[in-house]
Amino acid sequence: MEPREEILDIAAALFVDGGIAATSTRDIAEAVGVRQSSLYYHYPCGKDEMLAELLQRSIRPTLDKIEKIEILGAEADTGPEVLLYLLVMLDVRTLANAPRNAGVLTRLPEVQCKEVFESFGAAREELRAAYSRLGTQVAAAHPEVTMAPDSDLLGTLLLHLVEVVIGMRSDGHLITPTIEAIVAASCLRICLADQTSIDEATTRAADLIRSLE
Amino acid sequence: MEPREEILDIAAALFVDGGIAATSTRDIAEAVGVRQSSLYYHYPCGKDEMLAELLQRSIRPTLDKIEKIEILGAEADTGPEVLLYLLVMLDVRTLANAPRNAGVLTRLPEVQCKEVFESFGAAREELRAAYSRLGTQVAAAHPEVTMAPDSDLLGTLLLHLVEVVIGMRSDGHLITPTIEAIVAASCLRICLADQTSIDEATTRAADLIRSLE
DNA sequence: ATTATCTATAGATCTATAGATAATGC
DNA sequence: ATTATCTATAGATCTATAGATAATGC
Repeated sequence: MEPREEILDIAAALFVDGGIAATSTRDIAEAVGVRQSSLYYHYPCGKDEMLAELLQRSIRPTLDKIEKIEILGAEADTGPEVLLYLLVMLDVRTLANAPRNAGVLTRLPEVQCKEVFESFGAAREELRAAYSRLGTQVAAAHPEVTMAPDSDLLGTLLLHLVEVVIGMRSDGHLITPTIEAIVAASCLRICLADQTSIDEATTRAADLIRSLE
Repeated sequence: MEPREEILDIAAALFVDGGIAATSTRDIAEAVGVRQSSLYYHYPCGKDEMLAELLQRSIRPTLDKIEKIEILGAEADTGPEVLLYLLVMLDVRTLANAPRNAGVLTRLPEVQCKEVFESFGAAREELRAAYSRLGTQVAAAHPEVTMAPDSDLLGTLLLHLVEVVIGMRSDGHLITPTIEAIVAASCLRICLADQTSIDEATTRAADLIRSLE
């Protein structure tokens, strides 16, 4: 691994299980096996720069897939249930495979308040909007109950429901296909989808996912 | 408010939106309007002591209610669906009403790794066990699909699903009765409960909740 | 000449303690 | 006498920069 990459990986590990502010540049350097000051050669802005990079990596893959999914959606025979199911699956997998469970970082207070990370905030907002759009479409197809009373409750709820896997990884659980399916189905249920359309979406999504990865 | 209490409240606010290690004792003291060293009169062990107190308060109310719920369960006519629904409702409400959204603290890396907080870890474990017990009972009553393949996946999943409300509060959402109901119903659905039993549990729980609060 | 490290360090914190001070309650 | 604050500070960090050194590539 190149040094810049190795530093990032070790920083991720330390940030995730000790916290960002609690991890000093010296801690990182020692774990890498290098002097504290040497980190600044690779990351002139120190920890913030490492963190910004980690945050981007934790969300970019999912953002990229939103486009592909909405292209799929333009094809007439793909209902919103399938699209939402796909997005959830991909997001869960990205979080499940993120090295060192870096998704933990996105939820830390330091990230939410520092303006340095506003570009990450914008990316997250984009993801939330996608969940909101798809979720609303699914709910519209099942209008037997009224939904989405609030401004953008549905998008936020879906976003956080998917992020349950971050916490589960922290607790030592592997994110299995079973969990993936439970989370995805729960997302559809929150959008009031009935069992039939969930079953359909499950099988359709399993077919389509290969074309997206 | 007594000074010890005011310090705790302000510490909670600062910890939650800046992070624990990133908040210095001086930050807290300034916000309280007192000298940095004066904090040690009320909290001889400093930040860790404040944090320990905050963590206990965030989970104790729910733990206390577990007992009451299981007493209710001993009465023959209360099915596991109702009990689980009640536990989720109470837990959601506790998190929703925690001052300063202190539930955020429970998910911070500093808490997970420091051995100072093992008593909190034990409390959380107890809560997880209760979710596991009730969830498994619900799933057993609906055996059309096999469930709980893993060691204790179900308990962990339910725990994290409820904690979705912590993240939603962080995003600025009020936790409305609607959200409460969505979360509770989702928990039952994860345990494979069918719509009929969910509807039943919803109304029964609404009746019973007053006797528990 | 460029790349990647190192040593050394200034300057800015931050925590926790010692001991003074003042107010309150007996 | 107890309670609650204060001033002052030691000692331990922690970040980020300046400048030396050595190795590599032309």
